[in-house]
Amino acid sequence: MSSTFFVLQNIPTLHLTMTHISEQELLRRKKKEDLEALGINPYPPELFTSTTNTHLILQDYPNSPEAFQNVKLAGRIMSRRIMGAASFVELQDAKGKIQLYFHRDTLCKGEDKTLYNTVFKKLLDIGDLIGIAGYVFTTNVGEITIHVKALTLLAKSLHPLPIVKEDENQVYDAFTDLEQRYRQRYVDLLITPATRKIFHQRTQMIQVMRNYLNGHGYEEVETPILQPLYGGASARPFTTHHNTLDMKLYLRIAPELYLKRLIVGGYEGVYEIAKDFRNEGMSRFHNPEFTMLELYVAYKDYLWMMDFTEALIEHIALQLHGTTQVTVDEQCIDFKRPWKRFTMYEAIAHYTGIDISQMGEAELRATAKQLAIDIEPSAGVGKIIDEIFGAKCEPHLIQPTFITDYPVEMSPLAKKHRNDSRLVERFEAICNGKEICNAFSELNDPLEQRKRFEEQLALGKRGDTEAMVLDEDFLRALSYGMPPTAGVGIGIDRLAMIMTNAASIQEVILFPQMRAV
RNA sequence: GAUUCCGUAGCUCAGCUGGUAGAGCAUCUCCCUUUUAAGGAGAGGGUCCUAGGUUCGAACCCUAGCGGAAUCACCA
Repeated sequence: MSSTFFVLQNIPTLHLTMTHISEQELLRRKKKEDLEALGINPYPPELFTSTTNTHLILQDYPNSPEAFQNVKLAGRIMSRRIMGAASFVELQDAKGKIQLYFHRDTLCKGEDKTLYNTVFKKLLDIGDLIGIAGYVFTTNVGEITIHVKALTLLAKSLHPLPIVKEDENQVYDAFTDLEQRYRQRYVDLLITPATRKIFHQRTQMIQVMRNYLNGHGYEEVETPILQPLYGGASARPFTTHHNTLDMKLYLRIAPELYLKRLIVGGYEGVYEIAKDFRNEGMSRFHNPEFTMLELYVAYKDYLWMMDFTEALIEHIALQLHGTTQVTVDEQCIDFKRPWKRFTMYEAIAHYTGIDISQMGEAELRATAKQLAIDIEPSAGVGKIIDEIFGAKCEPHLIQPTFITDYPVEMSPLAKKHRNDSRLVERFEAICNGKEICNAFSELNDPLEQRKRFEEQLALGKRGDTEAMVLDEDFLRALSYGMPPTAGVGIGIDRLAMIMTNAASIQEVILFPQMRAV
């Protein structure tokens, strides 16, 4: 006994405890047994083939009723109204809901009314999955309904489902507890149409993106998530361990360095829709794992990439919404090209009235103080400029705007600006006050890259936990020669938030990270 | 990590100044042949997040913890 406990304690489980079983659950278990006693398998193995779906019926029945005289459909019971020998049920499938009409003598042709009186009325519940066959008609009050002639139980539900009701104007008893919605997303998806819509739109957004990139001849690849060295971003990684190799591994923080290796290897356009992992704070804009599109195109520069990104995102908005205008937090955001473009210096001058372009570190520090921005003593020129921008400019940038030409210290993987060696050829797109993408003319000088890595190592030695590490193999790849290349990273979750008007990143991630309970 | 707010039935929520735990929907029973968020009538259902404390008495006040949300910090 005690050894059993010992073993169990070492197995990570979300719920080891035998949770309290409610009266309603006990009743459903009893109903399941009663069904079995009647010879009905509550979890039958056979397939069930539908001939149509709820959406097609509602859409096409009015024009061609003859096509719907013999339909088969599977779905979940979402509500029941039983009135003696006649009953109405709402059936939900992946495409929507439709009303079913059951009548005792239609369902049970002979003398034996067990299927209706016992199975349907007593032993089925809201939440059960059923298959039906019947014909479509319109009720006296004008609702398109299926008159059910045959009924099969496909799976018994043992846990009561929250009941959400709605009319044209209102939703009643909506399932609103955010914790429950995220932890039990399966319930949320079943009963909250807005949730289904968000995730369908997210899927659609990624499909549109992929089609657009494929249409340009760019190739989708997969690069390692488990990496012996992490790189491509400034962030703290997750670590793990491989038993056979007895080796420390990192979960990637970005696919960047591997995708550039592929450019060296001869790919001229390559992208990955990558899950990245960063061991940092969580908030309504940050989940520990998130999705990033990274795209690299050979023989291009950041100015070309700006045009491409603008066109891609405009295209996404058009495909999702039929217009370039998207409503976010009551505001209308218009992705129609061309977007505004500011250099970082111009943006700061515009929003603070101060021209910092010629300032040295001491003067920048004084300016930050004057603007009431806290700057850490360890911060260098680049960091101070970034802080000023973040505090004074970013929140004002609601309409999509490109910010270009960042300080070199902030961008160890970007090529120096063709006209100003203090800057790099980099842009970010800011939308609704948040960064949605980040792009450079990629640094392809292997010796310069080594120097930048060494500067990062020095930062790391000084205690910067997000400083990059030196990747010798990446430098070796660069030294074979990488064509001039433009690269961009687009935060898929952030973009999905904007495209679906979601208030938090948790709303656009099916299973956001939560604390263990 | 800091601050503020929240945690009551399957779901949505009331619960006043500390005095027997409440409603609607869902569930159950009975009635009922086309209903429209909910057909009618009746009934059952609670670890008031957890553990302490104060008090004659705690869902309510205090302390600690757990979980969540918002704002801030870090970051994308």
